[in-house]
Amino acid sequence: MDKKYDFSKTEENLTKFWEQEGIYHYRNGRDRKIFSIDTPPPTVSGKLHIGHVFSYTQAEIIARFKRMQGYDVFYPFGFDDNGLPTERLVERDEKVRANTLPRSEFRSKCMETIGKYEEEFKNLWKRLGFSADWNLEYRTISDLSQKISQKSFLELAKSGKAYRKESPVLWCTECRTSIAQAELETRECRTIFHYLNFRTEAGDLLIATTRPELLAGCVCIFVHPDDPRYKGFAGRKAVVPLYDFEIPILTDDTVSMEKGTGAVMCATFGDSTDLEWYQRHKLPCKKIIMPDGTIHEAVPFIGGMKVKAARAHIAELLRGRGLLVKQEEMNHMVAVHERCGTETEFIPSEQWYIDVLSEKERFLKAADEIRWHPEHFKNRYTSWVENLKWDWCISRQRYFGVPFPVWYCKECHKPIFAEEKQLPVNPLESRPLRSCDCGCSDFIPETAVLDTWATSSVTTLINAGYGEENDITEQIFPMDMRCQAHDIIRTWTFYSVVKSIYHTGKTPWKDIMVSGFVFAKPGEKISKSKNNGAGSPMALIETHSADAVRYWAAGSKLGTDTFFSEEELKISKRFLNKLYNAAKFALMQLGDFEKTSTLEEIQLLPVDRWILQRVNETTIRAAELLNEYEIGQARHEIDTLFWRDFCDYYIEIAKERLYQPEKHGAAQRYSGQTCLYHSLLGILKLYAVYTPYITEYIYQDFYRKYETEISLHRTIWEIRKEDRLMLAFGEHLKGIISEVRKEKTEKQMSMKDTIPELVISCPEKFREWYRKSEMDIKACTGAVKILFQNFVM
RNA sequence: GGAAGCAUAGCUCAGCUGGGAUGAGCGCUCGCCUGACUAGCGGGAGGCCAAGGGUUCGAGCCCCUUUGCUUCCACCA
Repeated sequence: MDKKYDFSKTEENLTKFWEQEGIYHYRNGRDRKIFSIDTPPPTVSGKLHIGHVFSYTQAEIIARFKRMQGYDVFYPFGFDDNGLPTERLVERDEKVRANTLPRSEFRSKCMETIGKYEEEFKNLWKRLGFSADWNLEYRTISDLSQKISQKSFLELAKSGKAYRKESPVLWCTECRTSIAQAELETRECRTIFHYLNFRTEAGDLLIATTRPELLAGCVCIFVHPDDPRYKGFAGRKAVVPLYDFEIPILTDDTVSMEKGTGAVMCATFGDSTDLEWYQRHKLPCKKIIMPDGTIHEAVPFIGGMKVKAARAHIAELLRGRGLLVKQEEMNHMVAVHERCGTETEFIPSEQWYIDVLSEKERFLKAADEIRWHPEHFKNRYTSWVENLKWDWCISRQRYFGVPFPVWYCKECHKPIFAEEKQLPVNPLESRPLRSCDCGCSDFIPETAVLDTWATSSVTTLINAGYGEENDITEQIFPMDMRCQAHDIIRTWTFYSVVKSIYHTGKTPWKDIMVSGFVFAKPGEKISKSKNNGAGSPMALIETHSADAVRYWAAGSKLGTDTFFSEEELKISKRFLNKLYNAAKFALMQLGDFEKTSTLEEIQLLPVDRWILQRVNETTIRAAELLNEYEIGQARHEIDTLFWRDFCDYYIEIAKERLYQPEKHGAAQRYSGQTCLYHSLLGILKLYAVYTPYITEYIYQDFYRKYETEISLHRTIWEIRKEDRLMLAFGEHLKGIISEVRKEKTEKQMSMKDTIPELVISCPEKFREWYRKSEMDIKACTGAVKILFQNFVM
């Protein structure tokens, strides 16, 4: 081993070595039990940041752990590279607008861009030492993914779970597409409350509204049935100011008497409450806002203007005509589109939906069937499902996505679905294989594409090759583990459950591992635009090593958010240095080691047996914790074993025996060598899941010539029979040594100074072991003479 | 407005099903260059475990209340 560890060269070489040797290849469950992992295909919407590294690494550690527990780990990686997020990336990077280019040209720009990003993503994962099998790589835009996604849609359409309807839908006027509830974000903004009088037979009715531009779309006024102020108004007509048409005054229980004036105008559509009232009271619909965010041409005063400009203009008009009683500034929360921050509208249009509302109970029950780690994230899921208001709108009026395998008959407008053998199909480029039932054979292709989640929610089916020739659904379904961060519970988790229940009747996975988020500081998520992500992950790796970054990522409790600062990596580097040096010491002592047969503990000296028992104990404990996905706690256990017991105690005790066989005896030295060999190997195996590079380096440098496996990462964590008494002996012995060290420190002595006499109070049960350890203790403490003072505990 | 999480040493956090806070790392401080490691080793100081109440022989841990922080959801009249 070199004096200093050159991580840069080592990590690069080992990445290649693992790839060449196919160390992490999935073996199709031929000879081992399968452990399958459903990993998020990262959305290709920008660069990866430290938050991704944090979350993905935590899951990757589990993959390595399971592999070293003897599982054949099915661990496919992919990219979610279609849909709106990707389109927005391309529009940003290429400085184009999708709607101004021919569809095919935009699509090819997309393909080009995602290729670049995916290469970068993959390099990062590889550089981090991810033990994925890249033969299983997938993309959601690939033909196979499109085929399975379309098949999923066709199956759902067939069973009636996917349906098309004309209805007001959540709409983003910036992206010019329908969106789903899950894509909403709330944002606080400053608005003006406009107070205006509506003329009625019972006198003026004062109403407060934030959206005066919708006056033309006003369909009625609501008051609470019990509101004493408006008893005389309900049931009468009111005249809309400025536009002078009559609307009814109705009552509804959901009207809040405290908000505004307690009387509220209902327009189509100002907000989700308007939509509720519209549906409950079967109100007429007046189309005011167009899909591009302008006011309908036919609306007087403001036709053709953008919403915000129209609002200001109407306010001016009202003021000018003395119709504005007063204005009040206020803060309120508005629903915006998460991708662009634009305030959303409800726009009547025909869209495809997946029925989720009628099966809420089933989706809630599914949550009970999945083991959540940590458990409380189940709450997020259940509260989301319980509060869902609308079915999942899956059609997007966009370009780069999986097309709907649907045409519509030109005559009767009935949808004609593609046949399975046509898939994947683009209805813009192909025709249905048969004519419509009405006899017509002229078709209009569906131009919308599927919500990107409609495809990524079937990653389990894509990986299983659902319905394909080599379908392994039976083999891997439900998958053992889903890992992800908590920000996509309402989307990826929920939609995956929906699809899995509909297609297989089962939950998609047994366990879900939810990791936390990395914040730059409280309340500030790391984002590319804010440039607060502490440098690119790749730069961090190049400066500090992949092992250091991984060690950091494994340090926190599962599911908890954390803050990142580069300072944290110092702790990692300190550890890596320590491990390297400890190994250097051990291998120096093992230069002439002859490994005979298997480990026969009983012939070893007590101290040697103790540290081997400590390694064993820690292996058992760490496995328990990792089985619960507690990577941070497991690492802590291993750290204590390695740093405290192995380095600070064991090596210090055994050192002289190893250096001076003439004093301690050759057999005693051999005992120490045997122990060093096995305890260090045991420790390397434990750390292999966290810091795969440095551990593999040490394995290759030394162990490979003795062991059968060509890589440390192919070895298994071995468990021996526990010897609790020996563990207790070790603790007792540590206590003695600690006392001596304390004494020397207080007297400002050097640790190697001798002491004339050491008196040990030795419990009867440890007597024999202490006797056999006399030389070790003398060596470690510098005691010239040891007296045992026996007493019964 | 609803829900969840967190509140332990100056800082960042561990503390499993209730049983002595020898808690960890950093920082501070005092010593030691111990034939792997000064990016080290050995000591020390520093905590009425957010506040209050309850259950219990016993509470950092369980229950209730309060406060503060964070996150998620709802909230466009």
